[in-house]
Amino acid sequence: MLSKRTKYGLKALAALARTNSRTPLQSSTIARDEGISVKFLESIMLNLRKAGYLGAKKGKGGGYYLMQDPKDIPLTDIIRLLEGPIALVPCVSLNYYEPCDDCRSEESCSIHRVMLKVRDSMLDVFRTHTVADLI
Amino acid sequence: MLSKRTKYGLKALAALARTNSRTPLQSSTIARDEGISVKFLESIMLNLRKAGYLGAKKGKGGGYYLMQDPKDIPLTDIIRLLEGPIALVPCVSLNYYEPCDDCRSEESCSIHRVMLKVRDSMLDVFRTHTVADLI
DNA sequence: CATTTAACCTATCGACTTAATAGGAAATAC
DNA sequence: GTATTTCCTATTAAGTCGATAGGTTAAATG
Repeated sequence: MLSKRTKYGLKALAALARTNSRTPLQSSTIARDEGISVKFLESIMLNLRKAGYLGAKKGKGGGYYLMQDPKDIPLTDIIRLLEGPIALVPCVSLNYYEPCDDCRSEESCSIHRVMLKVRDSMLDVFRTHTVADLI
Repeated sequence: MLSKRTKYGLKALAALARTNSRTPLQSSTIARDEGISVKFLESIMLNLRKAGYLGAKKGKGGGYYLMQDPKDIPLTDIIRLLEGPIALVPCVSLNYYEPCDDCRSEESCSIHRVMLKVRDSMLDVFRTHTVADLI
């Protein structure tokens, strides 16, 4: 299950991608439109901005705007940023690899191979879809 | 990420599938071999037995054994039993459907369509692989 | 029949995570 | 200089998860 953090982040990006106007969108209006806690969304937006996906403008008429074309933001990037590993087991994660503490070796682990396949099939979807596909 | 409950359950099933002998396997030996807490594994085995995947025999020489051919146990079944929904969002789950509390409608939800694709691609792997593939 | 073995059952606990909340500081527009 | 909006830190309530404890029940064995 995806965390609400990730879910909200994706929805916020989609909202920003939908408004192709130049004026920034405020986190409070996004929160209202999407049914998200304002403060919680704020922290997510901050996260996305620090990672370079969003720009921000303070004060009246301020808000957030996309720094890149939605087509150029694959979902893998956002999910890895907000959610963490995509893999179902740490030992098959590309970006968050960790050895499993219960396995003596990965070759002897019975679920390793299948989990690799699952990871690849999930990656296939997340890599080939971008924020633009959320519109 | 898969819960340890599911992970351990799959590994235990794999261990049972590997021993094609008629003598049952005890949860304590599986726990030792796989590096799992004995008591925790016990509760998982009980779960698998009640669902009909395992048979159990008490007393000396007792233990657990598979009730079906490993080839006939798709991983979807085990994961749904031990983990719950496979989908990343409740509103695209086949067996554990729930409407998302933040979405006003599923058509208007920006991530709905992509999450459907992810679910299908995960299901594709889990449905076409069985416990026999874990050996 | 007594003893051992291993499954079965219930309850509880500590650690961790998550989503949300609170309260303000810093910057910008007017 | 006032209103607005982002930015930052801290805290908390609730929930989950893995593990542990302490037994009861059923079966095999001598």
